[in-house]
Amino acid sequence: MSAEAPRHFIQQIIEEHNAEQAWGVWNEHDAGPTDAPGPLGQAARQRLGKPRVHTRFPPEPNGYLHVGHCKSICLNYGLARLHGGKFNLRFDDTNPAKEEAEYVEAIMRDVRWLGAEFDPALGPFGGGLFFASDYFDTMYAYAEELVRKGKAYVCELSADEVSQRRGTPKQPATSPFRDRPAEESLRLLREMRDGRHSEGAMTLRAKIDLASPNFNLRDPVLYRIVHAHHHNTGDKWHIYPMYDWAHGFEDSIEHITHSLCTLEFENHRPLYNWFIDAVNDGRTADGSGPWGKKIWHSRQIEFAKLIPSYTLLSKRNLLRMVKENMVESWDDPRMPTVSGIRRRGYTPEAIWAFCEDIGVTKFDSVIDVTRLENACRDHLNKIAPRRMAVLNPLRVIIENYPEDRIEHFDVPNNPEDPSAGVRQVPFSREILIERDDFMEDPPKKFFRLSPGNEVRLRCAYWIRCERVIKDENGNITELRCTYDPDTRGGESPPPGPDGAIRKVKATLHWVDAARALPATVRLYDRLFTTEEPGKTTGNPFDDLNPEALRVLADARVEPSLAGITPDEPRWADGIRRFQFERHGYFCIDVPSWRADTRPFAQGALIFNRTVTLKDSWSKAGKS
RNA sequence: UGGGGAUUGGUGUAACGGUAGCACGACUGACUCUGGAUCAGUUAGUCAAGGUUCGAAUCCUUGAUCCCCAGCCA
Repeated sequence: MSAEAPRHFIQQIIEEHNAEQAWGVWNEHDAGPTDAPGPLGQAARQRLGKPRVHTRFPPEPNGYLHVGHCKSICLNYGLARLHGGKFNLRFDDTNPAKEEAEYVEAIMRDVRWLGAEFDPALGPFGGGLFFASDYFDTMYAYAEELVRKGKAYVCELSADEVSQRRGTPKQPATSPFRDRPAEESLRLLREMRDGRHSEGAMTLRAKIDLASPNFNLRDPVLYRIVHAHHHNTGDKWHIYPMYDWAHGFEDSIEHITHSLCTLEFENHRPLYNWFIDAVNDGRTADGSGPWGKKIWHSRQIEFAKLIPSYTLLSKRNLLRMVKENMVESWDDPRMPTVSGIRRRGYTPEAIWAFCEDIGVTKFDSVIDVTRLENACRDHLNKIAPRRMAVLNPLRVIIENYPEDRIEHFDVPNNPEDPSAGVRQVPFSREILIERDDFMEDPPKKFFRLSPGNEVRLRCAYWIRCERVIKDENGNITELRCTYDPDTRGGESPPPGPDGAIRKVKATLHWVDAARALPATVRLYDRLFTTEEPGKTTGNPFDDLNPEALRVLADARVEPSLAGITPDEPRWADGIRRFQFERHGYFCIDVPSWRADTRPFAQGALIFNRTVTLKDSWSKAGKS
């Protein structure tokens, strides 16, 4: 988030808080290692005495992260970084029935890949890695405290009964256990804790307001009985806290200043505050008195989640796509998961630019996915090395070029960045061009190769098509061309005797037929054909795009792709990305399950198309 | 039906009682050894109706539309 980033409403709230030092300032105890060398120490020293801004990203480890989460990560980490504060990664692992350790590793990797380093030993804004389950003891103590304060009770209604007694907007809910004596609730709560009751037998409920128009306040459940193995606490607990009960304390314990969440939690904010206030009721600032010291009270702020067009983001639907083989895996490059878009070739920088571009508001807007694609083109255009690749080859014989001759031409690695230098690309009598770059019977504005027409081969020569060779079925198998030696390197030839200047309107990419490397190229497109999948039929999978993946198994790429060349950027994630000239951006496929990201066997090259170049020719309808 | 939110060009987002701006897209043109990139220009907007005010996207009233909420999910 740059300094000139627009001041969205959360920014404004934070600035107001900072102005009045609502959260105090960082001190020598929590600023970090001020004596550490490098950026870590520097960040800690700069933090000292500044208003506290401490954010967190609190995923539940029950699935993979997707672009929607990126918005939240960028927001939270970006705010911490902008204000020189801290950022925590915290797993909200309060439901062992749905969560798995496997996801913890994947989520950490995804968050780090985005550049939101949470480890204070590795990143200047790292606040730490935390687990809600590490706070279970404290949360439980608070629960007993509420019971003793008469603010919570054990309710023996079944889930169905609670649901039936929920009431209506006008009719209040009921529970016969509401006025149970505190001692009895306390005894039952301890029995619940000790595993002496079966699942569903009873719950601990807060005594708030059975008639509230906000149903969240109709005596919400704090603890339910779950006899399940927890990935972190093992079999220690038989009761697990509900989200509403747990979340505010997680923020409180970590001294989070701004607890950012999505709009659907707006109705939960009164609860969030009620729980903290209930614990603080009777507590004092200095800890004197029977209940001890007041606890930290974070501020919950809600923002609209990301809804990209042509995309499905709900965990349920993503899971279904994997389970029902609509895609190959969680990291299938068609998936909107972080692992999917990473494998697709998107860069963290592009995702950051996108998230900053779309802003932060409380309005549920659908964001055009082309914005994400544009952000990616933008970034890759600046840094991706250019290469030539022929996806769908057509043989060209240059009849007047000597059979035994091979030339090497210098081709710029990146016209956007002259310092990237040039590489040498071999050329000989027999080359391959793109089938789409030739038309026997071209429409008016087709500038590429056609019978009698002349074009430039990128950085090589100008050629003219003399003859078209076909097989018995009339399919074009080969082109016979001639080249002009005066155009060596692709330069314009000298003017004719009459001063006339010859021009070509097109430059084609090409590869040397004998020396090009075979490759498989996977062309990815959006997974759905409609902006809001399922909007018309109700079933999003009716709108699946059958052409979201096209595999070209017979592509040919220039030989420099056989190894890593000096002009390639040092990609932090090890994923090697290129621009195939006139096609788009591609990366060498690296499935996230493969540990070695660098080596690959020659002849087994697989490229994933990240995003196409803009193409005004195809857009013109090829008319 | 009760409660909680929201509504500014095609899309996204600014303005905080004082000239409705920016970005993306689209369209024109220039340039180009990528029909890419770059550069220049054009396009188009305050949900509606009243009211307050010298002046309203902004404040008030009424209405419309959309989203969220009746899990022992988060």
